[in-house]
This record gives sequence, C-alpha cells and structure tokens, in this order.
Amino acid sequence: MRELAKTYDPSQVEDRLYASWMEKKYFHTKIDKSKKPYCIVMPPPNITGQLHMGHALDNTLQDILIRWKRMSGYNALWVPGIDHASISTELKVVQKMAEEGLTKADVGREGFLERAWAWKEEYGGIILKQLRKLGCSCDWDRVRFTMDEGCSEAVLETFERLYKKGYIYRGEKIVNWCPHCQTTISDAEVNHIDTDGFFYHIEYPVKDSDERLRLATTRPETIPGDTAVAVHPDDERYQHLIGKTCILPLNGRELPIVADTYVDREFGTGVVKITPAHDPNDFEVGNRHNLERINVMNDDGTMNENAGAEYAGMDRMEARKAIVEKLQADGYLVDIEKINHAVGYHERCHVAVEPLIKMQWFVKMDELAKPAIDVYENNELRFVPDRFGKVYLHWLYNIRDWCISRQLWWGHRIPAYYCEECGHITVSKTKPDQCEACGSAKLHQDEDTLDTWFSSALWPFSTLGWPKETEDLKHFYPTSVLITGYDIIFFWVIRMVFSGMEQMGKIPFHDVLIHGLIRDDQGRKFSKSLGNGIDPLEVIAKYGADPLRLMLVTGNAPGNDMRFYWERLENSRNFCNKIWNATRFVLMNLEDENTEKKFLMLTSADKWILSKVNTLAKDVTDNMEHYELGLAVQKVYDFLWDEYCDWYIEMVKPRLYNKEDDTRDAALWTLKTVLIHALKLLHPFMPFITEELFSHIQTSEESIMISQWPVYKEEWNFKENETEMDVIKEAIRSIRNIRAEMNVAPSHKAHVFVVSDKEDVRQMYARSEVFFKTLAHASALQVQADKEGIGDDAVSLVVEGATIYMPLAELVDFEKETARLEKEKEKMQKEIERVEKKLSNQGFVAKAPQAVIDEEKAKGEKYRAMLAQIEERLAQMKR
RNA sequence: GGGAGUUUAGCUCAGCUGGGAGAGCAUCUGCCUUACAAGCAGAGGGUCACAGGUUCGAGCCCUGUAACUCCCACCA
Repeated sequence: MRELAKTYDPSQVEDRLYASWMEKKYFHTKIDKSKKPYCIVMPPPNITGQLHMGHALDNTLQDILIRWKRMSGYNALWVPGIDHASISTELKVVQKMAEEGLTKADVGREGFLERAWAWKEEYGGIILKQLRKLGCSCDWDRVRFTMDEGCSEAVLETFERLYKKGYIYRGEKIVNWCPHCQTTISDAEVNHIDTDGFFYHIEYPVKDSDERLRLATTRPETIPGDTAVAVHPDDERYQHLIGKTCILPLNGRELPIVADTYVDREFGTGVVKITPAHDPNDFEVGNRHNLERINVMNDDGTMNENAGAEYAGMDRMEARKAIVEKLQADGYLVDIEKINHAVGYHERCHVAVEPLIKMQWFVKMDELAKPAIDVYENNELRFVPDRFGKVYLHWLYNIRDWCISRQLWWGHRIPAYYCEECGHITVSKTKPDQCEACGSAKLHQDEDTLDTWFSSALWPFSTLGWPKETEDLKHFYPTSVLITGYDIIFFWVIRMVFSGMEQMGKIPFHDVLIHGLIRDDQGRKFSKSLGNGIDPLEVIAKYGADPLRLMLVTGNAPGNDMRFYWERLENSRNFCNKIWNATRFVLMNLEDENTEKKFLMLTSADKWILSKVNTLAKDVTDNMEHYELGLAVQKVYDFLWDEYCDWYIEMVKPRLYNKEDDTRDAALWTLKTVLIHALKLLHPFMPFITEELFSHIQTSEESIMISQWPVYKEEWNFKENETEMDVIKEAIRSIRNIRAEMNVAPSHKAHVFVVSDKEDVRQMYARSEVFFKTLAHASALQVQADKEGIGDDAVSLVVEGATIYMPLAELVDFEKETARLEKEKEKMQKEIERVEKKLSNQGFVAKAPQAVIDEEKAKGEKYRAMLAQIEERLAQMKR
C-alpha cells in the first residue's frame, strides 16, 4: 500500500486518474437495454472559446448528474461537442487574414473556408481538452461538431422539410443589420441598451401653407429616407392636415401626411416622420399606406447616394452631425433635447444595429411555437427553477419569425438553388441537376449561410444520429435533462424544443436545469473589458479540480448567480485535506486489521454512525433527484467533517489503540464501511480525491466511479442508538462548555458524577464512560442514583434525564456558580413558559398535528424535570 | 411600458411540502491532544427589508411599500 502524504496534492492525482479512467473506457457508454437510459447532451461550447467559469459550472453540474446516475445503475450517456460559432469564428479568421494583409475577397469563398477549417482544426478542440482537467466524464468517443457530416446532414434535412411544409420562406423585410459584422442577425442577438442621446426637434413646412409641422427624431440621418409624416387619425390638432403634404427640408421632396393609429398622441408633438426602409414600425406604416421605401445606407453603415450627394459615403454618425448642422443653418432645427432611449446593439460586437430592408430567409414561427407552448403547459417539459418557464412562455407567446440567413461564409450554406432562366428557387439537400420548374441546368446556390443556432437547435437529436434512425437515437432520445444558463433560454432552449417537437415529434428533454452566472467578488460579470476574468485552469492548477467543483456547487441555488471568492476555494481545499487525513487515519489503523472474519460486536457508536450514513444516503439521493445539488453536497460535507471526523473517529480511538478490545474489529469495519459510503456519496461532486482515496481502501469494487451508489438499508436503521449518542454528545458538549467557561486547563482531569434516578439512563452513561474520559477530560465517570458523596465544590450541569456534577474544588467560585445556575433556571423557566403557552392554546391543541403536539408535551416534561434538578441544586448550595 | 429576481449574522450565501433561525469566512478565548494547526475545543453575533393579512403557528403563503439587480419591449 502506498503511503499517503500528509496533505492532499491534486497535481499528483488528477491527470493520472483521468488517464486511467480513459484507459479503462469508463467514459464510453455502450447501449445496455437492461438499464434505464439517462442522457445529457453538452451545450456545445464555441470553437473560438476558452474555458471560463461559466463552462466550469455548467459542466460540473452535468458531470455530477451523470456520475451519480452512472453509479445508480443507469445507462448514462453524456455527449460532448463543440459549436462552429459562425460569426465569432469568421471574425477570428478574417482578423488572422488581415494580419497577412488579406481580405475575404482576396482568397474567395473556397480559400476562406480552407482557412477556417484549418483554424478549427488548430483551436477547435482546446476547450474540450480543458474540460478533462475538470474531470468531466463525457463519452469522448461520441464527440460531435455542429458542422460535421452528420450534423450537416441534419441541417439540410431540416431545412428541406421546413421549406416543403412552408415553414421556411424567403422575403423582403426589415431585419437587424450589423454594419460591423456585415450580416443580418436575429432579434435574439440584439441587446437593447438604454443610451444617452438627443431628441432633435425639426419643423417640416406644410405645402401651400405657412404652417410648419413640428416633429422629433433621434435619428436625423434617416431623414433623407422619409417618405411620409404620420399623425394619429383622431388628433384634433392635425385634422386639417391629414391628406395634405409637407416638404422634406433637406431635399424638398413632398411627403404625404398620413393618419395612423401607430402614432402616440401623447408622445412628443404627436407627429412622426416615417422612414419605411430604416425602422420596423415605419415599415409597417409604409405597408399600410403604400409608401415608397428609400434605403439611404450602404451595408457598412455609410450613407449612399439616396441620402444626397453631399452625404453619400459619410459614416452614419458623421452624416447625423452634418444633417443636423444643415437643418440648423437653414432654420428647421428648433430644439435639441437630451434623451435616454433604448438603442439596439449587436450582442457580439456591441455595434449599433441598423434596421434595414433585406431579402432574407425566415422561419415562420407561429405554428412551430404551439407544440413548444403545449409541452410546457401540460407539464411534459419542466424548468428548474420553475420561474424560467414563464420566461420561456412569454417569449413563445410573443414570438416573431426567425431570420436565419447570414451573410457569412463559415456555416451551413443555404440549400436553395436559383434558376438563372426562370428565377424559380429549388430547395434540395443535394445540388439539383436542373430547375424543378423549367428544367434549366443553369442554377446557382444561395450565397448565404444559416444562423449558428439553426444547427444548435437540432443538437439533442443530431448528436444521436438523426436523421438516421440510429440505435442511440431510439435508446437515448428524448434526453433526460438540459443544463444551461438563463442567458441562453431564448437562443437555444426554445429552438431545441420546437425543433424536437417538429422533427422528432417528442420533446428533446424532460427537465431544464437553469443555473446562474458566476460573478467576481464585487458582483460584476466576468468580462474581457474589465479584465476581471478568472481562468478555471489557473484555479485547478492552484487548488485542484475537486475544490473548484465543490466551490461551484455549494451554497448555490438553481438559477441564482454566485460570486467567486478565493476564500471559498480555501475552504474547499481544507475539506479535501480533511477527508484525505481521515482516510489516512483509517488506513493506518487498518494495517493490522484482523482479516479473519469473525462476528463483529457493533457498539452504540458504531450503530449510530451507520444509522447516520444510512439516512445520509437517503437524504442526499432525495436532494439530487430534486436537483438540489448544493444541499446534497452540504450534507455530505457536514457528515464527514462533523459527525465522522469530529465525533466518530475520536470516539473509536481508544478501541483502536487497545489491541485486546473485543470490539476493535467492529470499529475498524465501521470506520471503513462508513467512509466508503460517504466517499461514494461525494464522488459525483469530487471525483478525483474520492477515487484516489477509494483506491487505497481494500474493497471488492475496482473503481468508485463505477461502484454502486449507496441506498438506504433497513438493517442499518438504529434509531435508539442515534438517540443515545445524541444525548451523550450533548452531555460531553456541556462539560466542554463549562470547562472552557471556567478556564479549566485541559490537563486538569475531573471526576465526573452522573446522577439519575432512571435505571436505563444510568446504564447508558455507564456504557459511555470512555467518551467522557477521552472527549471531556474526565478522570473517571461515576454513575449513581443519588447525590451521595458529592460536595458543594462541584459544578452541576442539568441535562436530559440526569444531572452531571464535577467537583472542581478551588476552581469553583461559589457566588459565580450560584449566579450561573440562576441564569440556567431562568432560561429553563422561559422555555417551560413557551411550551405551556403553546399547549394551553386551544387552537393549537385542536388543529396541530398530533406528532407536533406530542413533541411539545415531551419537551415540557423534559424541561420541568431539568428545572427541578436546577432548583434542587440551588437549594443545596444555599444551605 | 411589461415581467422576474433579490433583501436572513460584520461579509458571501443556504434554508427543500409553514411546526423553536444555519454554513463558510471574519471576530474573540483556550489548545502544537501521535489523521489533519489547511487542525481541535469553546464563545459572541440576526425585530429573517418594511406594513398589513391568512393560520393554532409565517423567514417560508397572500396583499401592499421601499431599495437593488436582471430580462423582455417598435414610443418615433
């Protein structure tokens, strides 16, 4: 047996164990139809990403559940994978090319994709390697990539199916355009942030009149694109102007004055300029009134010739300034008001999004959303915590069509082919030979690719083999639970659900476990710009993977954010050290274990700890089933540290040190058995240290990772012994307390008398003499029925069923001792008063459950007995 | 504008179906006791944001208020 070091050193353990798990193929899951399937698909991290705390938390939670279920006899599968992350990757590759002085245009589509794949090969797998450091037990033989052959097949299949059903269409609509990334983005990718800006009040002259129509805008640069001015149809102020025209100050164009209920009479002047090509609302108004759409901007955010020769080529912000100046110079600008309003920014590059009219591909959402709503409303799909279900529903109820085409090259190219002869669009998984309408062979494929989330939406079934009907798919779909942060519900969870319902006819997962964000010690988000990020790998190098995992999962309720504190890691590290040393202690003593199995004489203490670990297994399992992972691990932590180490180990020491003790083998067996149970319960949370310790303990199981999860055993239910030890522990604590209070040196041994008129209580104390000697510094324990031979120089402690006397002679200050007892008496009286008040309450007695009433009655009796003891002692002292 | 969350010890947070308030860290006291000083023993510290209500009983359920945070949203 290898000698254990005095402290736990993760660096000596983690990589070695991970390699051995890999070698033994523990991570690989073969279909086993005799077991119940349990499956998690990993939210695929971006290939551009580095492991951050969010990943660490997300994957720790998944690993905990997978390891637990694996031990619990499930056919547990965890599918890992990565996402091609179209925009971020494309930007990275463009950036890299720029360093070589190249642009996308220079290398062409083919050349660009070659470079992108090379980039993917080089950097794409990094994050998965990093996950191994964390101890993740995913099936690395099943790693998937959103652009691998199978996933691509799934994307094409889905596109074709949705198109044929009319759920995918091509149309000219206002879309969110990112001038920086030069692509459209979906509504979900736009962040609306309140921004300080200006509200420019401008007057448009009414044609053939001296009247001027005053309106206000935050975006003067779009003025050249105005094609109307709108007022509310019932607005009395403007009745006479409806149907007339006004003049656009910049270029003299005539604008009809239209009436539309979209206008809010109360806001501003009640007059709105209408720019259908640059605002979604104006677009709608434009449709209603057949207005012209004038696009005044280029795709890179500069103005085009429609804006007027003097502004063409200017950046939109410069143009804003120039136009404002021009309006001011010409006397049309009447006021500039400061305003705080929501501006849409691209969540990836933080550049202000420009609403533009574009011909794009969309997914029609209304029909697809319905089943996704139904599965939540009829409880097939469950969110933990449930409040996120409301977020999910709200989004679905207000869903708008999903713009899925992107003007990017890195991604799944849209399988639509345009006929150069007749213009017909043929949608097909494979390139068609001819146009399905006119038979022409002159076809060219759509240049655009699909939104990254289009492929992510298929992840729970594409990773299992769909569209092929694989065994994996049949066995593991629907998956069991999805684990992700609340920030990704809209992007991903919703799209997976409706995709699963549409393509598979079944929800992709039953439960969605939502966790919060990890923040820094000041509660701020980790961000590159703040430079406050903490690298999980750095933490692992410093403290180990297990302490990191423990820290991430303790004291954290589902859905709530948590702060990162190095101090908390130290606590986790200390816990590792604690169990390390406890195991070291057990192993040291097991060295001379009597291997010859004879009848074990279990003592009360043994039965007590067995009973405790038995209950623990039940409670922990129960918490796990409810996704209360923080509570679960807290219980194991408390059990190991408080009960097992601080009490049980200390209690059995005398038996271990005495080779002649009949119960020594029972102590060794119990120490080992209970430890193994607790380590197993801890393993999902802290895989490395538990495996390492387990490997040093002789057991019939080859690895804790594939060992049997502890279950509650009726034969380990020792309620009476639990009660007995509780009483003894309480008595010992009282003695320690009074000794500390009186500054009694540990070296000062005291003779302890226990006085009780109850035979069974006396026996119980007599059995426990050794604990008083070793844990309470007693020189001897004398149990008797009366106070015979106990002098006034003793302090007395009234505990349940007995009074403890300690003659401490010169250490006892008579006055102080009396005062202390008086205080005890008062305390006890208050307790009795409280109980009596409760019991004399007719409502309580009539309506409270019997168990609660009985409990109160028992307490009352106990306290009255204790009070009597205190009073008796006081009377004795006053004599 | 709509919705959600948070408010519990000095700090960070737990508290699972309502039955006498918990942890870690910090503070104070005493211990190098042969598993562990990254430890052991002990102590102090809370009108559970506020105001009502339901209940025999509320940190927990209901209503309202306040502060902070987040999400959603087309007020130009």
